[in-house]
Amino acid sequence: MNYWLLKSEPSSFSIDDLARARGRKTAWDGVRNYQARNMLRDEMKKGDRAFFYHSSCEVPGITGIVAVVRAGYPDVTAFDPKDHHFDPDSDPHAPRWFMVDVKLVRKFERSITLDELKRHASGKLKDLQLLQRGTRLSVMPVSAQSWKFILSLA
DNA sequence: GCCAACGTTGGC
DNA sequence: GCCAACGTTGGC
Repeated sequence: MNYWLLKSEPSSFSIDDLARARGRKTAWDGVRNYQARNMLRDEMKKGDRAFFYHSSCEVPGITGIVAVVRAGYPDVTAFDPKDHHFDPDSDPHAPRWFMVDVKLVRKFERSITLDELKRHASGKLKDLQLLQRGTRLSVMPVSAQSWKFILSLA
């Protein structure tokens, strides 16, 4: 089993939105970055776990855990001209963008803030991409060690 | 293939 | 709202 971190802006989709969703599940759509796409398409497997991270908000941080319940499949929002993430160059016969389905496993009592994570940037969380310079990916792998340590902060 | 211009991300 | 860092686009 592999571990991941998924970013979402709570103003567009928060962990509470996920908690309210039918079956506490959602399709993780709208990712339009090739590196992230590759992970969604090729590497994320059913049963993998991911931290749910709130970005671009008052207090950025990890707010809970989700499970991958369906591995990568074509992101249909790319084919919908009315969708915000529409991509006219994505061919339905050779889809360019992919998504996975995730299900809420646990919402933390309090969010583990970016501030708090940063305090371990040169220690236990040395390998956490989130803390590395210039990392803007909305999907990133998390090592088993970092996963375990972050859980101990929750 | 280079690179300038532009767009996006995301913390602050 | 600012800006650093990065990705993408398109002319050449």
